[in-house]
Amino acid sequence: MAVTARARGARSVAGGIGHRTVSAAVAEALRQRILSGALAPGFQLRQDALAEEFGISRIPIREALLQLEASGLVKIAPHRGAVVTGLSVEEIEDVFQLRVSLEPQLLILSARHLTPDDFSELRALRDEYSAALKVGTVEIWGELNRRFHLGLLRHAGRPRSLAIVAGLLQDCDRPTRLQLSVSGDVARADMEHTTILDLCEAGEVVAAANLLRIHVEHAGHSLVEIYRKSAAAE
Amino acid sequence: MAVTARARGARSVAGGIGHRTVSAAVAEALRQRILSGALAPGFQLRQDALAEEFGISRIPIREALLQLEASGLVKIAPHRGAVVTGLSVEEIEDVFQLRVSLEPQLLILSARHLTPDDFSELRALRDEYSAALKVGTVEIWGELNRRFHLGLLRHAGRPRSLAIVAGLLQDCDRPTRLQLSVSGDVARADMEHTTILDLCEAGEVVAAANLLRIHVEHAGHSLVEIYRKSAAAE
DNA sequence: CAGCCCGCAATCGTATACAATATTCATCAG
DNA sequence: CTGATGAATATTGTATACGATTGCGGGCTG
Repeated sequence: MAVTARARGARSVAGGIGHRTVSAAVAEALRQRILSGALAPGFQLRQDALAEEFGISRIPIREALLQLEASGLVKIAPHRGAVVTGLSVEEIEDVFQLRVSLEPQLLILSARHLTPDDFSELRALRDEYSAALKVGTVEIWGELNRRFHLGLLRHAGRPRSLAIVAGLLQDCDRPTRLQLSVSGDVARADMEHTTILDLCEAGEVVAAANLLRIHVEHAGHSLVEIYRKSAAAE
Repeated sequence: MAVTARARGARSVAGGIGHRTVSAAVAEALRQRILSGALAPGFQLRQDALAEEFGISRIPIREALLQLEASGLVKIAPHRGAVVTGLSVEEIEDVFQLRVSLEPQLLILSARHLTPDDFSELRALRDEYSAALKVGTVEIWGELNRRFHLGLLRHAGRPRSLAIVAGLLQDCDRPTRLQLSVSGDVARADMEHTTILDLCEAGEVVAAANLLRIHVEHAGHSLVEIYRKSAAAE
């Protein structure tokens, strides 16, 4: 029985090629569940249950949870297990403030080094993004947005800053999904992405950075507004 | 034999009270070794060796290594083990640029909320810092510097920013140790700390933030200079 | 002699088993 | 009826054992 369970689990978990260990595969699976909202903040992740579900032992589960804690997606309390984290309003404000502080600065460093290949890739991302919005498939929105913003800043030559921004974007992801499905700012964000691209391609680096700042500021304010309202409604 | 080994290890590792699990204790022990320079960048951490040394099994070692990877102190390659990381010159520049971008801004938010208790604590830290420099005990310098800077920014009300700055300060730690033992900027840093404190206490928030920016900028430039020289000497 | 292949040793990754800790719920004193 | 107390249970943490992957060195082939 244990054997069959393992075989099934190994196939179902490691089936997605590209993972060199089971724990990495589990981490990725859980990450997607959390980012997609399938696992809501506050949810308790029990090691036994996850192990049985994936058909593996608890060891790789534990290591996956540690990786997720590193990403800030779960919080682990000793002897009490892992809980899916959520961001408070203050933390969301902080995250967007950080993005406002960092992203425009990085764009100025990066914009001039964007190649034609980069631009075509970014335009493709924006198109995919637009299409996803029309169809209403919000699931992949965060991923596309993240890749777009990171793509813009790719050549800033500041690896640590980029890693931090990547983390910030990931943390924006879940709350922003809420914003997009509620507010009408979707089209605006799309247009702003396009304009930023155009400005970069035209060499208007400072203008692009300014618009990026406004873009992030607006997203932050709008999101905080929604959070405040939904909190007041409860 | 296994029992005696475990008893010895359990005492030697968990002896430092305040750790709820063995893996956390190991993580802390390894962190100190890395930050103190006892484990140089590039050093391979073998799980078996560490397990035997601490007198425990490999499982908590693995989990400790994962925690360290989250802090950026080691890099884990699947099936190839963990290696102590070092910062390239570009990364060091990036880290200091980030500190320049973030710390003054946070100080402006935090300075007005510093209480008399905070000031006395910060002064105590500065005194301890000065004393450590005179005696030449460089080991604890990084820790004191980190606590001083974080103490200044404590009341900024931006938890995520503070966590990031804490990480940046930790990553500065090892390289800065080098700077302090080489250059003569020790006294300057000490004086700047004092002046920043005075300005904050006098309510000269903007001036304090400016000095903090200069303080960090200078430390960064000086450190990069030293790195460039030592790299050229090789 | 150079380059490739295979087998071996070292090391890591995972499963299973046991120990330690936290939580729950029944019990009881106040 | 409320709050505290303690055993039972559930869950996590760690040890041991086994399987898988990587890297290396000897031997073979061209």
